Amino acid sequence: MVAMEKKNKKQRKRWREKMNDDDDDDDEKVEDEEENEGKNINGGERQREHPFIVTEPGEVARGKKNGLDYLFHLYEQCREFLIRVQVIAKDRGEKCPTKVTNQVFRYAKKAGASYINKPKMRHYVHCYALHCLDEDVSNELRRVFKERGENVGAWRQACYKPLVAIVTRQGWDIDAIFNSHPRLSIWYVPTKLRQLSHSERNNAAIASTSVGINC
Amino acid sequence: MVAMEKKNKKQRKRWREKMNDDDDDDDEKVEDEEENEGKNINGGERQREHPFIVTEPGEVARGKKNGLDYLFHLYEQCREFLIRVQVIAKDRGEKCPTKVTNQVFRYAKKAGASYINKPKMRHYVHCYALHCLDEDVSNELRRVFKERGENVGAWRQACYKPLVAIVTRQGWDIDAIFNSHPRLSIWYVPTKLRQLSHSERNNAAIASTSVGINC
DNA sequence: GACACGGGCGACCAGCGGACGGTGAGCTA
DNA sequence: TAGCTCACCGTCCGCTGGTCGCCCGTGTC
Repeated sequence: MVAMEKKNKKQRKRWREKMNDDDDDDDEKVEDEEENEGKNINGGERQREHPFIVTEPGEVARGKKNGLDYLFHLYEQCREFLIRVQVIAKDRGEKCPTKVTNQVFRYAKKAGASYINKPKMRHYVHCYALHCLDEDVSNELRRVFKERGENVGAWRQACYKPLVAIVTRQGWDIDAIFNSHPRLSIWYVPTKLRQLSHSERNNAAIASTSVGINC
Repeated sequence: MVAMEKKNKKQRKRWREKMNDDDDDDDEKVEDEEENEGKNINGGERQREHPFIVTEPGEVARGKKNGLDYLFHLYEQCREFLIRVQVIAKDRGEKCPTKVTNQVFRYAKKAGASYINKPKMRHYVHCYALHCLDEDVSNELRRVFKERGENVGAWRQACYKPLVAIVTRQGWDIDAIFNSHPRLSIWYVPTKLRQLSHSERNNAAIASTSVGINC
Protein backbone atom coordinates (compact mmCIF):
# COMPACT_ATOMS: atom_id res chain seq x y z
CA MET A 1 0.00 0.00 0.00
CA VAL A 2 2.71 2.47 1.01
CA ALA A 3 4.96 1.28 -1.82
CA MET A 4 2.16 1.90 -4.27
CA GLU A 5 1.71 5.48 -3.12
CA LYS A 6 5.36 6.26 -3.74
CA LYS A 7 5.43 4.61 -7.13
CA ASN A 8 2.60 6.70 -8.40
CA LYS A 9 3.89 9.92 -6.96
CA LYS A 10 7.01 9.25 -8.98
CA GLN A 11 4.85 8.62 -12.03
CA ARG A 12 3.06 11.92 -11.87
CA LYS A 13 6.32 13.72 -11.06
CA ARG A 14 7.77 12.38 -14.30
CA TRP A 15 4.75 13.64 -16.21
CA ARG A 16 4.94 17.15 -14.74
CA GLU A 17 8.66 17.36 -15.41
CA LYS A 18 7.95 16.40 -18.98
CA MET A 19 5.50 19.27 -19.39
CA ASN A 20 8.06 21.79 -18.16
CA ASP A 21 11.15 20.12 -19.58
CA ASP A 22 10.07 20.60 -23.15
CA ASP A 23 9.42 17.03 -23.89
CA ASP A 24 12.78 15.41 -24.47
CA ASP A 25 12.90 11.74 -23.62
CA ASP A 26 15.33 10.81 -20.93
CA ASP A 27 13.29 8.19 -19.20
CA GLU A 28 15.27 5.05 -19.79
CA LYS A 29 16.50 3.50 -16.59
CA VAL A 30 14.83 6.05 -14.36
CA GLU A 31 13.32 3.25 -12.29
CA ASP A 32 14.12 3.14 -8.58
CA GLU A 33 15.72 6.52 -8.40
CA GLU A 34 14.00 7.33 -5.10
CA GLU A 35 13.04 4.86 -2.38
CA ASN A 36 13.29 1.15 -3.00
CA GLU A 37 10.94 -0.16 -0.37
CA GLY A 38 8.37 -2.95 -0.44
CA LYS A 39 7.55 -5.03 -3.51
CA ASN A 40 8.60 -2.30 -5.90
CA ILE A 41 12.03 -3.67 -6.83
CA ASN A 42 10.41 -6.04 -9.31
CA GLY A 43 9.81 -8.41 -6.40
CA GLY A 44 6.05 -8.51 -6.94
CA GLU A 45 4.05 -7.93 -10.08
CA ARG A 46 3.74 -4.57 -11.85
CA GLN A 47 1.31 -2.09 -10.34
CA ARG A 48 -1.37 -0.97 -12.71
CA GLU A 49 -1.54 2.68 -13.64
CA HIS A 50 -4.08 5.00 -12.05
CA PRO A 51 -7.27 5.11 -14.08
CA PHE A 52 -7.95 8.05 -16.35
CA ILE A 53 -10.59 10.63 -15.52
CA VAL A 54 -12.09 13.25 -17.79
CA THR A 55 -10.09 16.46 -17.34
CA GLU A 56 -10.29 19.72 -19.22
CA PRO A 57 -7.31 20.83 -21.29
CA GLY A 58 -4.44 21.88 -19.04
CA GLU A 59 -5.98 20.39 -15.92
CA VAL A 60 -3.83 18.00 -13.89
CA ALA A 61 -5.77 15.12 -12.35
CA ARG A 62 -5.97 15.15 -8.54
CA GLY A 63 -5.74 12.08 -6.32
CA LYS A 64 -5.08 8.61 -7.67
CA LYS A 65 -6.10 9.48 -11.23
CA ASN A 66 -4.49 10.49 -14.50
CA GLY A 67 -5.78 13.23 -16.79
CA LEU A 68 -6.40 13.26 -20.53
CA ASP A 69 -3.46 15.53 -21.38
CA TYR A 70 -1.31 12.78 -19.89
CA LEU A 71 -3.15 10.18 -21.99
CA PHE A 72 -2.45 12.11 -25.17
CA HIS A 73 1.13 12.62 -24.10
CA LEU A 74 1.51 8.83 -24.02
CA TYR A 75 0.73 8.81 -27.76
CA GLU A 76 3.50 11.34 -28.37
CA GLN A 77 5.89 9.19 -26.36
CA CYS A 78 4.99 6.15 -28.45
CA ARG A 79 5.77 8.19 -31.53
CA GLU A 80 9.21 8.98 -30.15
CA PHE A 81 9.81 5.32 -29.36
CA LEU A 82 8.75 4.40 -32.90
CA ILE A 83 11.19 6.92 -34.34
CA ARG A 84 13.97 5.43 -32.27
CA VAL A 85 13.06 1.92 -33.37
CA GLN A 86 13.08 3.15 -36.97
CA VAL A 87 16.55 4.66 -36.64
CA ILE A 88 17.90 1.42 -35.17
CA ALA A 89 16.22 -0.69 -37.88
CA LYS A 90 17.54 1.50 -40.71
CA ASP A 91 20.99 1.41 -39.21
CA ARG A 92 20.97 -2.38 -39.06
CA GLY A 93 19.44 -2.74 -42.50
CA GLU A 94 16.34 -4.44 -41.10
CA LYS A 95 12.67 -3.97 -41.93
CA CYS A 96 11.62 -0.52 -40.77
CA PRO A 97 8.17 -0.23 -39.13
CA THR A 98 5.93 2.63 -40.25
CA LYS A 99 3.37 2.02 -37.49
CA VAL A 100 3.40 1.51 -33.73
CA THR A 101 3.83 -2.27 -33.70
CA ASN A 102 4.35 -4.89 -31.00
CA GLN A 103 8.05 -4.29 -31.46
CA VAL A 104 7.65 -0.64 -30.46
CA PHE A 105 5.66 -1.55 -27.35
CA ARG A 106 8.36 -4.04 -26.42
CA TYR A 107 11.04 -1.40 -26.92
CA ALA A 108 9.12 1.12 -24.79
CA LYS A 109 8.86 -1.40 -21.97
CA LYS A 110 12.57 -2.22 -22.10
CA ALA A 111 13.35 1.49 -22.11
CA GLY A 112 11.55 1.76 -18.78
CA ALA A 113 8.21 3.10 -19.98
CA SER A 114 6.35 0.21 -18.37
CA TYR A 115 3.25 2.38 -18.15
CA ILE A 116 2.82 2.08 -21.93
CA ASN A 117 1.05 -1.04 -23.20
CA LYS A 118 -0.76 -2.12 -26.31
CA PRO A 119 -4.33 -2.67 -25.05
CA LYS A 120 -4.40 0.76 -23.43
CA MET A 121 -3.01 2.63 -26.42
CA ARG A 122 -5.30 0.83 -28.87
CA HIS A 123 -8.29 1.50 -26.60
CA TYR A 124 -8.04 5.26 -26.88
CA VAL A 125 -6.65 5.72 -30.41
CA HIS A 126 -9.83 7.30 -31.72
CA CYS A 127 -9.86 9.78 -28.82
CA TYR A 128 -6.33 10.78 -29.76
CA ALA A 129 -7.44 11.01 -33.38
CA LEU A 130 -10.13 13.53 -32.49
CA HIS A 131 -7.57 15.48 -30.48
CA CYS A 132 -5.27 15.56 -33.53
CA LEU A 133 -7.89 16.34 -36.15
CA ASP A 134 -9.95 18.97 -34.33
CA GLU A 135 -8.48 20.01 -31.02
CA ASP A 136 -11.21 22.58 -30.41
CA VAL A 137 -13.99 20.04 -30.71
CA SER A 138 -12.00 17.59 -28.60
CA ASN A 139 -11.42 20.20 -25.91
CA GLU A 140 -15.05 21.23 -25.85
CA LEU A 141 -16.14 17.59 -25.50
CA ARG A 142 -13.81 17.16 -22.57
CA ARG A 143 -15.20 20.24 -20.83
CA VAL A 144 -18.79 19.16 -21.33
CA PHE A 145 -18.18 15.61 -20.12
CA LYS A 146 -16.18 16.81 -17.15
CA GLU A 147 -18.94 19.22 -16.16
CA ARG A 148 -21.56 16.50 -16.42
CA GLY A 149 -19.39 14.29 -14.22
CA GLU A 150 -19.27 11.54 -16.85
CA ASN A 151 -16.75 8.73 -16.49
CA VAL A 152 -13.94 7.97 -18.94
CA GLY A 153 -15.87 5.20 -20.66
CA ALA A 154 -18.71 7.59 -21.54
CA TRP A 155 -16.28 10.23 -22.83
CA ARG A 156 -14.46 7.61 -24.88
CA GLN A 157 -17.71 6.47 -26.51
CA ALA A 158 -18.70 10.08 -27.18
CA CYS A 159 -15.50 10.70 -29.15
CA TYR A 160 -16.80 8.60 -32.04
CA LYS A 161 -19.58 10.96 -33.07
CA PRO A 162 -17.64 14.15 -33.87
CA LEU A 163 -14.96 11.97 -35.47
CA VAL A 164 -17.45 10.34 -37.82
CA ALA A 165 -18.75 13.81 -38.65
CA ILE A 166 -15.24 14.81 -39.72
CA VAL A 167 -14.81 11.63 -41.75
CA THR A 168 -18.16 12.22 -43.45
CA ARG A 169 -17.21 15.77 -44.37
CA GLN A 170 -14.02 14.46 -46.00
CA GLY A 171 -15.53 11.68 -48.08
CA TRP A 172 -15.65 8.73 -45.60
CA ASP A 173 -12.07 7.69 -46.25
CA ILE A 174 -10.82 7.13 -42.72
CA ASP A 175 -7.55 5.56 -43.91
CA ALA A 176 -6.74 8.60 -46.02
CA ILE A 177 -7.46 10.89 -43.07
CA PHE A 178 -5.20 8.91 -40.74
CA ASN A 179 -2.44 8.57 -43.31
CA SER A 180 -2.33 12.24 -44.23
CA HIS A 181 -1.88 13.38 -40.63
CA PRO A 182 1.76 13.19 -39.51
CA ARG A 183 1.05 12.15 -35.91
CA LEU A 184 -1.93 9.94 -36.66
CA SER A 185 -0.44 8.06 -39.59
CA ILE A 186 1.61 5.84 -37.30
CA TRP A 187 -1.52 4.38 -35.66
CA TYR A 188 -3.69 1.60 -37.02
CA VAL A 189 -7.25 2.71 -37.72
CA PRO A 190 -9.44 1.15 -35.00
CA THR A 191 -11.88 -1.41 -36.37
CA LYS A 192 -14.92 0.17 -34.75
CA LEU A 193 -14.13 3.61 -36.16
CA ARG A 194 -13.72 2.10 -39.60
CA GLN A 195 -17.06 0.33 -39.28
CA LEU A 196 -18.86 3.46 -38.07
CA SER A 197 -17.41 5.49 -40.94
CA HIS A 198 -18.50 2.86 -43.43
CA SER A 199 -22.07 2.58 -42.18
CA GLU A 200 -22.30 6.35 -42.19
CA ARG A 201 -21.35 6.28 -45.86
CA ASN A 202 -24.04 3.69 -46.51
CA ASN A 203 -26.60 5.81 -44.68
CA ALA A 204 -25.64 8.81 -46.78
CA ALA A 205 -25.92 6.72 -49.95
CA ILE A 206 -29.38 5.46 -49.02
CA ALA A 207 -30.52 8.94 -48.04
CA SER A 208 -29.40 10.44 -51.33
CA THR A 209 -31.06 7.58 -53.21
CA SER A 210 -34.35 8.23 -51.45
CA VAL A 211 -34.09 11.91 -52.25
CA GLY A 212 -33.41 10.94 -55.86
CA ILE A 213 -36.55 8.78 -55.92
CA ASN A 214 -38.68 11.39 -54.21
CA CYS A 215 -37.67 14.14 -56.61
CA MET B 1 0.57 -38.75 -67.67
CA VAL B 2 -1.69 -37.99 -70.58
CA ALA B 3 -3.87 -35.77 -68.38
CA MET B 4 -0.79 -33.81 -67.43
CA GLU B 5 0.07 -33.17 -71.04
CA LYS B 6 -3.34 -31.70 -71.76
CA LYS B 7 -3.37 -29.57 -68.63
CA ASN B 8 -0.12 -27.91 -69.48
CA LYS B 9 -0.98 -27.37 -73.07
CA LYS B 10 -3.98 -25.47 -71.78
CA GLN B 11 -1.69 -23.53 -69.45
CA ARG B 12 0.57 -22.31 -72.18
CA LYS B 13 -2.40 -21.59 -74.42
CA ARG B 14 -3.78 -19.29 -71.74
CA TRP B 15 -0.45 -17.49 -71.54
CA ARG B 16 -0.21 -17.02 -75.30
CA GLU B 17 -3.78 -15.76 -75.50
CA LYS B 18 -2.91 -13.29 -72.80
CA MET B 19 -0.03 -11.93 -74.80
CA ASN B 20 -2.27 -11.35 -77.81
CA ASP B 21 -5.42 -10.45 -75.91
CA ASP B 22 -3.88 -7.33 -74.45
CA ASP B 23 -3.83 -8.51 -70.94
CA ASP B 24 -7.35 -8.27 -69.64
CA ASP B 25 -8.15 -10.79 -66.94
CA ASP B 26 -10.95 -13.12 -67.79
CA ASP B 27 -9.57 -16.25 -66.28
CA GLU B 28 -11.97 -16.98 -63.47
CA LYS B 29 -13.70 -20.27 -64.00
CA VAL B 30 -11.78 -21.08 -67.15
CA GLU B 31 -10.95 -24.50 -65.72
CA ASP B 32 -12.15 -27.56 -67.62
CA GLU B 33 -13.19 -25.71 -70.72
CA GLU B 34 -11.64 -28.36 -72.98
CA GLU B 35 -11.24 -32.03 -72.17
CA ASN B 36 -12.19 -33.36 -68.77
CA GLU B 37 -10.24 -36.57 -68.78
CA GLY B 38 -8.27 -38.32 -66.09
CA LYS B 39 -7.59 -36.89 -62.64
CA ASN B 40 -7.94 -33.32 -63.84
CA ILE B 41 -11.44 -32.64 -62.53
CA ASN B 42 -10.10 -32.05 -59.02
CA GLY B 43 -10.19 -35.84 -58.57
CA GLY B 44 -6.49 -36.04 -57.73
CA GLU B 45 -4.20 -33.41 -56.29
CA ARG B 46 -3.08 -30.30 -58.14
CA GLN B 47 -0.35 -30.75 -60.72
CA ARG B 48 2.69 -28.63 -60.16
CA GLU B 49 3.62 -26.09 -62.81
CA HIS B 50 6.36 -26.77 -65.30
CA PRO B 51 9.72 -25.50 -64.08
CA PHE B 52 11.08 -22.23 -65.41
CA ILE B 53 14.01 -22.11 -67.78
CA VAL B 54 16.11 -19.13 -68.73
CA THR B 55 14.65 -17.63 -71.91
CA GLU B 56 15.55 -14.47 -73.74
CA PRO B 57 12.99 -11.67 -73.96
CA GLY B 58 10.16 -12.66 -76.29
CA GLU B 59 11.14 -16.29 -76.40
CA VAL B 60 8.47 -18.86 -75.58
CA ALA B 61 9.75 -21.89 -73.70
CA ARG B 62 9.64 -25.20 -75.58
CA GLY B 63 8.71 -28.56 -74.10
CA LYS B 64 7.57 -28.95 -70.51
CA LYS B 65 9.03 -25.64 -69.39
CA ASN B 66 7.92 -22.08 -68.76
CA GLY B 67 9.84 -18.98 -69.82
CA LEU B 68 10.79 -15.85 -67.93
CA ASP B 69 8.35 -13.55 -69.74
CA TYR B 70 5.65 -15.82 -68.34
CA LEU B 71 7.21 -15.57 -64.86
CA PHE B 72 7.14 -11.78 -64.99
CA HIS B 73 3.60 -11.87 -66.30
CA LEU B 74 2.60 -13.72 -63.13
CA TYR B 75 3.68 -10.64 -61.15
CA GLU B 76 1.44 -8.44 -63.28
CA GLN B 77 -1.44 -10.83 -62.68
CA CYS B 78 -0.88 -10.65 -58.94
CA ARG B 79 -1.02 -6.89 -59.19
CA GLU B 80 -4.39 -7.13 -60.90
CA PHE B 81 -5.67 -9.51 -58.23
CA LEU B 82 -4.46 -7.09 -55.54
CA ILE B 83 -6.32 -4.23 -57.20
CA ARG B 84 -9.50 -6.28 -57.24
CA VAL B 85 -9.07 -7.21 -53.57
CA GLN B 86 -8.56 -3.52 -52.79
CA VAL B 87 -11.74 -2.52 -54.58
CA ILE B 88 -13.74 -5.13 -52.68
CA ALA B 89 -12.20 -4.13 -49.34
CA LYS B 90 -12.87 -0.42 -49.88
CA ASP B 91 -16.42 -1.19 -50.89
CA ARG B 92 -17.02 -3.19 -47.71
CA GLY B 93 -15.25 -0.67 -45.49
CA GLU B 94 -12.61 -3.22 -44.49
CA LYS B 95 -8.86 -2.87 -44.13
CA CYS B 96 -7.37 -2.34 -47.58
CA PRO B 97 -4.08 -4.14 -48.34
CA THR B 98 -1.31 -2.13 -50.03
CA LYS B 99 0.84 -5.20 -50.68
CA VAL B 100 0.39 -8.66 -52.15
CA THR B 101 -0.66 -10.47 -48.98
CA ASN B 102 -1.83 -13.98 -48.14
CA GLN B 103 -5.34 -12.67 -48.76
CA VAL B 104 -4.44 -11.81 -52.35
CA PHE B 105 -2.92 -15.25 -52.96
CA ARG B 106 -6.06 -16.83 -51.54
CA TYR B 107 -8.20 -14.67 -53.81
CA ALA B 108 -6.10 -15.58 -56.85
CA LYS B 109 -6.51 -19.27 -56.09
CA LYS B 110 -10.27 -18.95 -55.67
CA ALA B 111 -10.44 -17.00 -58.93
CA GLY B 112 -8.93 -20.02 -60.70
CA ALA B 113 -5.31 -18.89 -60.92
CA SER B 114 -4.10 -21.97 -59.08
CA TYR B 115 -0.72 -21.61 -60.73
CA ILE B 116 -0.01 -18.57 -58.52
CA ASN B 117 1.33 -19.28 -55.06
CA LYS B 118 3.22 -17.42 -52.36
CA PRO B 119 6.54 -19.35 -52.18
CA LYS B 120 7.00 -19.09 -55.94
CA MET B 121 6.24 -15.40 -56.18
CA ARG B 122 8.40 -14.54 -53.18
CA HIS B 123 11.23 -16.66 -54.59
CA TYR B 124 11.63 -14.55 -57.72
CA VAL B 125 10.66 -11.07 -56.46
CA HIS B 126 14.17 -9.70 -56.85
CA CYS B 127 14.34 -10.98 -60.44
CA TYR B 128 11.13 -9.11 -61.17
CA ALA B 129 12.59 -6.08 -59.42
CA LEU B 130 15.56 -6.04 -61.76
CA HIS B 131 13.18 -6.41 -64.71
CA CYS B 132 11.22 -3.36 -63.46
CA LEU B 133 14.15 -1.18 -62.54
CA ASP B 134 16.43 -1.78 -65.51
CA GLU B 135 14.87 -3.88 -68.22
CA ASP B 136 17.91 -3.59 -70.48
CA VAL B 137 20.26 -5.02 -67.88
CA SER B 138 17.70 -7.69 -67.02
CA ASN B 139 17.32 -8.65 -70.68
CA GLU B 140 21.05 -8.79 -71.24
CA LEU B 141 21.50 -11.02 -68.19
CA ARG B 142 18.87 -13.38 -69.53
CA ARG B 143 20.59 -13.58 -72.91
CA VAL B 144 23.98 -14.27 -71.37
CA PHE B 145 22.69 -16.95 -69.01
CA LYS B 146 20.67 -18.59 -71.73
CA GLU B 147 23.67 -18.71 -74.02
CA ARG B 148 25.84 -20.23 -71.29
CA GLY B 149 23.14 -22.86 -70.73
CA GLU B 150 22.82 -21.91 -67.05
CA ASN B 151 19.84 -23.17 -65.07
CA VAL B 152 17.18 -21.00 -63.47
CA GLY B 153 18.78 -21.17 -60.04
CA ALA B 154 22.02 -19.71 -61.36
CA TRP B 155 20.20 -16.94 -63.21
CA ARG B 156 18.15 -16.15 -60.11
CA GLN B 157 21.30 -15.83 -58.01
CA ALA B 158 22.93 -13.66 -60.65
CA CYS B 159 20.06 -11.16 -60.52
CA TYR B 160 21.24 -9.91 -57.13
CA LYS B 161 24.48 -8.33 -58.36
CA PRO B 162 23.15 -5.76 -60.87
CA LEU B 163 20.31 -5.02 -58.46
CA VAL B 164 22.69 -4.21 -55.62
CA ALA B 165 24.62 -2.01 -58.03
CA ILE B 166 21.43 -0.03 -58.70
CA VAL B 167 20.68 0.21 -54.98
CA THR B 168 24.21 1.42 -54.30
CA ARG B 169 23.94 4.10 -56.98
CA GLN B 170 20.74 5.37 -55.33
CA GLY B 171 21.95 5.52 -51.73
CA TRP B 172 21.38 1.96 -50.46
CA ASP B 173 17.74 2.57 -49.57
CA ILE B 174 16.10 -0.51 -51.02
CA ASP B 175 12.74 0.24 -49.38
CA ALA B 176 12.63 3.68 -50.99
CA ILE B 177 13.45 2.16 -54.37
CA PHE B 178 10.70 -0.44 -54.11
CA ASN B 179 8.15 2.04 -52.76
CA SER B 180 8.74 4.65 -55.43
CA HIS B 181 8.16 2.20 -58.29
CA PRO B 182 4.46 1.73 -59.06
CA ARG B 183 4.66 -1.97 -59.92
CA LEU B 184 7.29 -2.89 -57.37
CA SER B 185 5.78 -1.06 -54.40
CA ILE B 186 3.19 -3.77 -53.87
CA TRP B 187 5.88 -6.40 -53.15
CA TYR B 188 7.67 -6.96 -49.88
CA VAL B 189 11.42 -6.40 -50.13
CA PRO B 190 13.06 -9.84 -49.97
CA THR B 191 15.16 -10.32 -46.84
CA LYS B 192 18.26 -11.43 -48.73
CA LEU B 193 18.18 -8.40 -51.03
CA ARG B 194 17.84 -6.12 -48.02
CA GLN B 195 20.82 -7.80 -46.37
CA LEU B 196 22.97 -7.60 -49.48
CA SER B 197 22.15 -3.91 -49.89
CA HIS B 198 23.02 -3.26 -46.28
CA SER B 199 26.36 -5.04 -46.32
CA GLU B 200 27.21 -3.21 -49.53
CA ARG B 201 26.59 0.05 -47.68
CA ASN B 202 28.88 -1.10 -44.88
CA ASN B 203 31.57 -2.04 -47.39
CA ALA B 204 31.33 1.40 -48.96
CA ALA B 205 31.53 3.04 -45.54
CA ILE B 206 34.63 1.04 -44.59
CA ALA B 207 36.25 1.75 -47.94
CA SER B 208 35.70 5.49 -47.65
CA THR B 209 37.00 5.42 -44.07
CA SER B 210 40.21 3.69 -45.22
CA VAL B 211 40.62 6.24 -47.96
CA GLY B 212 40.13 8.96 -45.37
CA ILE B 213 42.86 7.47 -43.18
CA ASN B 214 45.23 6.94 -46.06
CA CYS B 215 44.92 10.52 -47.25
C1' DG C 1 13.34 -47.97 -68.16
C1' DA C 2 16.22 -46.25 -64.64
C1' DC C 3 18.64 -42.66 -62.56
C1' DA C 4 20.13 -37.99 -61.09
C1' DC C 5 19.12 -33.37 -60.99
C1' DG C 6 16.85 -29.28 -59.46
C1' DG C 7 13.03 -26.50 -58.34
C1' DG C 8 7.77 -26.05 -57.22
C1' DC C 9 5.02 -25.28 -53.53
C1' DG C 10 2.74 -27.71 -49.19
C1' DA C 11 3.19 -26.92 -44.80
C1' DC C 12 5.31 -25.10 -40.92
C1' DC C 13 6.73 -21.24 -37.41
C1' DA C 14 7.48 -17.13 -34.67
C1' DG C 15 5.28 -13.35 -34.00
C1' DC C 16 1.66 -10.18 -35.63
C1' DG C 17 -2.64 -7.21 -35.10
C1' DG C 18 -6.59 -7.36 -32.57
C1' DA C 19 -9.88 -8.32 -28.71
C1' DC C 20 -11.91 -9.42 -24.20
C1' DG C 21 -13.08 -9.53 -19.51
C1' DG C 22 -11.15 -10.81 -14.46
C1' DT C 23 -8.82 -8.67 -11.15
C1' DG C 24 -8.33 -5.29 -8.03
C1' DA C 25 -7.68 -0.19 -7.40
C1' DG C 26 -10.39 3.48 -6.03
C1' DC C 27 -14.34 6.10 -4.17
C1' DT C 28 -18.33 6.66 -1.29
C1' DA C 29 -20.97 6.20 2.72
C1' DT D 1 -14.20 -0.55 6.72
C1' DA D 2 -17.30 -2.67 3.51
C1' DG D 3 -19.19 -2.69 -0.76
C1' DC D 4 -19.45 -1.94 -5.51
C1' DT D 5 -18.16 0.31 -9.65
C1' DC D 6 -15.37 0.36 -13.70
C1' DA D 7 -11.21 0.26 -16.44
C1' DC D 8 -6.30 -1.51 -16.86
C1' DC D 9 -3.72 -4.67 -19.18
C1' DG D 10 -2.46 -10.01 -19.00
C1' DT D 11 -3.47 -13.14 -22.04
C1' DC D 12 -5.49 -15.23 -25.62
C1' DC D 13 -6.56 -16.15 -30.94
C1' DG D 14 -6.91 -16.32 -36.04
C1' DC D 15 -3.85 -15.13 -39.00
C1' DT D 16 0.24 -13.04 -41.06
C1' DG D 17 4.82 -12.76 -43.47
C1' DG D 18 8.56 -15.62 -44.20
C1' DT D 19 10.92 -19.97 -45.05
C1' DC D 20 12.56 -24.73 -45.86
C1' DG D 21 13.17 -28.92 -47.94
C1' DC D 22 10.28 -33.12 -49.68
C1' DC D 23 8.77 -34.87 -53.46
C1' DC D 24 8.41 -35.59 -57.99
C1' DG D 25 8.55 -33.83 -62.79
C1' DT D 26 11.95 -33.74 -66.19
C1' DG D 27 15.87 -34.72 -69.33
C1' DT D 28 19.50 -37.98 -70.38
C1' DC D 29 21.54 -42.23 -71.36
